[in-house]
Amino acid sequence: MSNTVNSVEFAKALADDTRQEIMRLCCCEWLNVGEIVDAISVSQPTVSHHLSILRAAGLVNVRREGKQVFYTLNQQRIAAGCCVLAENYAPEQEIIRVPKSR
Amino acid sequence: MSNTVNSVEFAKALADDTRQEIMRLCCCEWLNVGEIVDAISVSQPTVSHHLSILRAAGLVNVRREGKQVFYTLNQQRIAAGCCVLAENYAPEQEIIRVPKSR
DNA sequence: TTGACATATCGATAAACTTCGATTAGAATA
DNA sequence: TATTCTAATCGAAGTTTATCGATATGTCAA
Repeated sequence: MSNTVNSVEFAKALADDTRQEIMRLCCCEWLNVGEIVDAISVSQPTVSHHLSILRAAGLVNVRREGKQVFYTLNQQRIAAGCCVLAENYAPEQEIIRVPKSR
Repeated sequence: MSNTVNSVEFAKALADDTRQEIMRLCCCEWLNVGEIVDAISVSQPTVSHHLSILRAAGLVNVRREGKQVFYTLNQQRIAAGCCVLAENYAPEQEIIRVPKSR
């Protein structure tokens, strides 16, 4: 993945139901692949496939622990992507954010 | 289009190079279809197709003037979409925006 | 090193998407 | 009303994508 956010690549990475479901699951915690598979209704290869897309887009952090591989969402990268979209396509809009969640 | 932003639908609408090029063109001004066609390297039916997707997602405002149909980006809707993404997938991120452009 | 377990990759299939040329529909004008 | 112009729709072709079962890879434990 490149260091800067490409707005089309960013949108493509988000443009799938299953992928956003995975993102929701590992948004605020580290989950291994098996835990993600157990939480949703698609096969393990499909989960791995989607994780690889998120990884290529730089949207997840990855950590191996023994046999298991843990993923969590890279919120900073997500925020950067949202920023780029807003800057490009809503430049005249005042504020698009929102306080920190509790 | 629904009134609330669906984050997958939003991302899908943005997940194409040609579509984002069209969005860039009519971000801050009204352009008719012919003007958009002249500005990019795809056919008129293709432009109409992409405009219909943006329209279905509520991302453009439309106005007919005689034979011509003018489009401009709905920046408010774009901003709302970015907000939803940030709220869902970067909830712990402090600020993702950025003052109004000059 | 062998076996068991977790995840990634492969290959195939089906569905979705992009694009175009041809045609249709709608609006103004002669 | 007939013609012209603009944009939308149709139908087809080609490409990309999502999904799965089967298999390979990598890691630990016996």
